[in-house]
Amino acid sequence: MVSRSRPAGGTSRERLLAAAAAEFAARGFDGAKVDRIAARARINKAMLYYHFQSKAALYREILRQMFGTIAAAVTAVHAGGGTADDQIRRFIDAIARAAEASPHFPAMWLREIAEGGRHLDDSIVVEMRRVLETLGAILHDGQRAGIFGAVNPFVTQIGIVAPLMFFSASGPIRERFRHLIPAQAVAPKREHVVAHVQATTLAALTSRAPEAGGRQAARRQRS
Amino acid sequence: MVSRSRPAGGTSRERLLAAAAAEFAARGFDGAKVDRIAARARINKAMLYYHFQSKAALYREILRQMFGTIAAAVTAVHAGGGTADDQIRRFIDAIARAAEASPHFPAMWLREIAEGGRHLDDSIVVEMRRVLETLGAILHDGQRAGIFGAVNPFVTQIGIVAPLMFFSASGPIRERFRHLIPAQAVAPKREHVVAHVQATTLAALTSRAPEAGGRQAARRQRS
DNA sequence: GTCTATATTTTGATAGAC
DNA sequence: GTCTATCAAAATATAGAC
Repeated sequence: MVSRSRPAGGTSRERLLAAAAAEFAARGFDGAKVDRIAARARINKAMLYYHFQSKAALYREILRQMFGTIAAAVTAVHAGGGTADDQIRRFIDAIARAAEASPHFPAMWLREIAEGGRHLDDSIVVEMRRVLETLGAILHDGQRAGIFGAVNPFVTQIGIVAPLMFFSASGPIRERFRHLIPAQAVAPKREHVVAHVQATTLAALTSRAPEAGGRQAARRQRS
Repeated sequence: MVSRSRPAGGTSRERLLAAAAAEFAARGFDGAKVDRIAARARINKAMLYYHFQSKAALYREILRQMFGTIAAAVTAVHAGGGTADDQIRRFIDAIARAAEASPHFPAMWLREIAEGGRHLDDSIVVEMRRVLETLGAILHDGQRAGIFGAVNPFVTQIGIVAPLMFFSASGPIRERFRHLIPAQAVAPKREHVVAHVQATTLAALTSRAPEAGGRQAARRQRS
């Protein structure tokens, strides 16, 4: 709670949160060890239990912050106005930027999905839901404007978020096995991936739009 | 090695592999406990170490089998011939079916990405590469036929695999928090997701094809 | 807020009989 | 192939001084 910030990483609490995020992302909840978190944060292990009730409470606080940040970012996109297709581009960009700004977020998200949400609580899931609700609002705008067709917002969101998280989280594994995989797969440009997600998403949305339905449907059928 | 199969789950080794896959998928490598695996498999813990050198070796064997199966499936798609766009549809379908046939695969894959491949070895990554190589071959066919544009195969693969794995692995978390999330997000139809991935992928591929470039590029630019 | 020392449990793995 | 018994290390968490 002290406001004065220190040169090498802020207050002990801030260093603790940063160290724990890195450890949880790289090792998972069970793989993360409180001793290692404390060492990374350059604090005593007992300090961890001074700031948080348990390893699990620390974990939840980190995820809550991460999802809160991403929900705020996409909400700002929608509040910013503009055409629906432009909002989709910025929605996608915002998520990609959030993944870059807090680089441990993608791995933690992937893990929590695999984990079945065992370490989540309602307050975290509510933040996740805000992201989906925002996308739903953008899609609704686009449908009213006649440029988007009817789609399932959740399926659309998976098509956006999954590739971005996969790409961001897979950096280490691609680096580790770079000797075995083709060069173009080792390190594609971030903007390239974002552009691909934007293009595929908008193609799906506009191909089902009333005015575009005929042409696109015909192309899709063609063998 | 005995060939006679038992009513409730085959040989002890087969039950062990099945139980371990479930445990690893749900809990991760560190979260999975050998005692729990043995109990699920209805074998003694010492039997685990009779069949495998270590927990890590057991884990690797499971992933090797899973990636081997999926690589074989997509290879068969390509060997089966047909037009390039049809092969893309079947490639996507094959991966979705593999995720259904071995339901622990998606969660394990997500986790291993987040893990940075710490528990993988070269033989497993080689199987992963076969999947990418097959997609690359299909894309190449499509480009020669003039129906696909030039794309990065790895980026294309992420756009396919990530949504399918996300969707498959996220069943438990969606179920767990169904009281908090919109109904359409709880359980979308599998075919719906597959169709979405097929549509988005083919849209991206054909929109960059020489013959389609003009129209599509114009639509993408339009604000 | 920060530290040392330690209690308590859990875990991966093995020895060795059958 | 299968089991019992057990070890040695590691891990979460706390007590209590400063």
